[in-house]
Amino acid sequence: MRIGELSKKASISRDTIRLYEKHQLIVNVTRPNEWNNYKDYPEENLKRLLVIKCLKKFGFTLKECREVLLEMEQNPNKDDHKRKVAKSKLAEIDKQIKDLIKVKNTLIKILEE
Amino acid sequence: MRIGELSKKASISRDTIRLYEKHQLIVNVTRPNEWNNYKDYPEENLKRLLVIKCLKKFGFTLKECREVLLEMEQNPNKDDHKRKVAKSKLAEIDKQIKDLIKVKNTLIKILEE
DNA sequence: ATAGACCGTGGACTATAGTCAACGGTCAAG
DNA sequence: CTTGACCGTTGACTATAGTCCACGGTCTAT
Repeated sequence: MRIGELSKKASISRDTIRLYEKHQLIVNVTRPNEWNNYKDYPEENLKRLLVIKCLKKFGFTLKECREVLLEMEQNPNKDDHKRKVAKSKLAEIDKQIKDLIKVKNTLIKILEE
Repeated sequence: MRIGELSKKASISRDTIRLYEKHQLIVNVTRPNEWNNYKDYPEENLKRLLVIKCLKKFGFTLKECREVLLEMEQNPNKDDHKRKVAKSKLAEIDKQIKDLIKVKNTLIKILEE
């Protein structure tokens, strides 16, 4: 898939995708043709972009997004250590959810005052 | 309370507090003494800083934080319109929680693969 | 073959958030 | 009255994230 298609499907600008690529959030990019230097972005990058979009809503930096994506890549191989890392990230997300619920409850209390 | 005390209590640097003040996230600051120009930061600002710290974890910008704080200020007066605004913010937070739960579930699935 | 849509690269530019250093003033302990 | 810990202001500086533009090359339909 070329960048234009990827951009449309993910609703993320070409420039931003290229920025992400620069920061290694987009991977396995090739230039399959000898006669031009157009890049090919494998399908997996669409999934990656959607994950990034989701994570960014919660203030994840690009660096943090890259780490999460790296864990996602590495996890399927069942390496125990890596699984632990992913689990601790999960615990973090759980904590974030709990904190957010606290914010929510604070807002509710204020509304009920 | 002076900025040093506020800084220690909130664990936020003086510089950052002054930045927040500039952006009107810190309010009702006075200079109670004629003989110096030291500022006094009322107690309420400590609460504000803790709210800001919490909101920032979820990627709220300073502008968004200011809006939430404004709603918190305005809400106790039971104005229906303002209550609606606060409620829509609540809905937003609810959505964020749901999205975060999705991220969590995605991570869990990956872990289970 | 040419117009319009696409592509890659590089650099400039913006906004946001925060830090840092320098300056001079204030305060309290000794 | 001096020293060290504060205080306020200003402006420079950094990092992050994203946008925009100009350049020249490529592709496709006409």
